[in-house]
Amino acid sequence: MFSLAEENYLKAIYHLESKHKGAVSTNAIAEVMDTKPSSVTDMVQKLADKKVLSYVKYKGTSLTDEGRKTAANVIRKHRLWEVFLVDKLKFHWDEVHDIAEQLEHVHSEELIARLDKFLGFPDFDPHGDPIPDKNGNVKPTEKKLLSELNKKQHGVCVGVKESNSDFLQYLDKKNITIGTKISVLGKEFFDGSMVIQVGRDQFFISKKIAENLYIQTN
Amino acid sequence: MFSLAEENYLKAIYHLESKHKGAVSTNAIAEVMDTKPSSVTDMVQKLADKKVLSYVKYKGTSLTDEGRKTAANVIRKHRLWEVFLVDKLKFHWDEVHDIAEQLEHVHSEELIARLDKFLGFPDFDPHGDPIPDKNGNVKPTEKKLLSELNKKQHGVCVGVKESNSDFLQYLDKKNITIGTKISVLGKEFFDGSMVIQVGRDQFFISKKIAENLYIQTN
DNA sequence: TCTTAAATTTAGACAAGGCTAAAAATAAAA
DNA sequence: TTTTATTTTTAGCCTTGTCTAAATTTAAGA
Repeated sequence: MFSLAEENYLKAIYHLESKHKGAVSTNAIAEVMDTKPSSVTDMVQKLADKKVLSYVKYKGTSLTDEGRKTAANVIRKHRLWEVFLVDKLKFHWDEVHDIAEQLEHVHSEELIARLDKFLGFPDFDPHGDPIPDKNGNVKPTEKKLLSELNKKQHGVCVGVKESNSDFLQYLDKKNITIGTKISVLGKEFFDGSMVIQVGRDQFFISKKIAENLYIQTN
Repeated sequence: MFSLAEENYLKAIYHLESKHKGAVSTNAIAEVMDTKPSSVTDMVQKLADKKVLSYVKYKGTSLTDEGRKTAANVIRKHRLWEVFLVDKLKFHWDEVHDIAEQLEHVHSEELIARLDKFLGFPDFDPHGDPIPDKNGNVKPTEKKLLSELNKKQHGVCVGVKESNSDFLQYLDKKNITIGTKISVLGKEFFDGSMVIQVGRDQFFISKKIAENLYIQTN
């Protein structure tokens, strides 16, 4: 069993590894954890003792298989709770992070299994990020930006890239939410604008909007 | 904002106050918290500094209005989460305590307000205990044991007294759950057994069972 | 009332996590 | 290849919450 602090470190290192490949530096961890490098060194040494990461002085750290699995499980919980908050409690996509940050540390396998079922075994969280399975595996995702689609292609909205209140309200107005099917009817190459179909409605969207919506093509 | 440990102490003292009236002793707190009296002394002094309880050396402690409100709020969260776990995730009544014990410490007013609404503003948790409102007020409860009812009386099942697996399975078989209406058709005084009506079914129950079911009469 | 027992508090210590300041190692620049 | 700058680690200290052992207060019994 890992403490709240340990879980947060593992999660942070997991995310850093997926961005810049290679060993993760102490300073990088300190930055995302909003803490001091000296504190990171202490914790990283402790986690190395626990075999969830390998650590070479002055060289950085990388997760072991067990560490990666543990981290993925915390992320799984975080994202499932986010789905709950948005789908069931009707929070907006951009309001749920801090609450999920707390909920992700509740320990109960059974709870997460039942929550997963209750939510209909979702594959993506409200930001379009994939939800790892119980073993920590992440389905290779087909997620792309709407702006990457071409005429006649279609997919399902799985999230937003950067969410702000105005944008979310726009989506509400247009009846676009997680799971909404979107088809590209036309695309202008000189400005990247599109005409799309959502439900029975067809309308124009700017490149800026198309670049902010994640679509799963399948 | 109170720490996890502080919230647990407040909750424990709240429960102790409601049982034995008068100041709560250090040893009593240590017992229910499964900790040492010396640790209790430390914490109680800290909480007194924070004005959530009044403390007189060697004499015991009692919650201030603010402390009582804070405690009631933690209990409110605990019980709402229990309703969620049973009603939505289909846990059994006796499996939810430990999980709710963790969930109750998630900090977000908005979360609890929405959860409350999602659950349909329940008045009782799955054990039949009343759920305090946002201000910490507990409706004077009409809860009694089924065994206290007499012929021709009726009420709604709001919980169980002592739950064990066998008993919960029995209730399942008889289709008795939270919210089930139960009417007393007959009662034998020499052994306390009853004939009751549940839905369209009428059947016999022993005194032992009647003494283990909480009923809200109204 | 005097003495013993029980309850409570104080003193000192420890583990988890974090911080600051100083030392050491690595990387970059001249 | 030195010198300088950056990164990382070490050492020592702090807070929270807990514990043990010893001291103190209150309660109970003779």
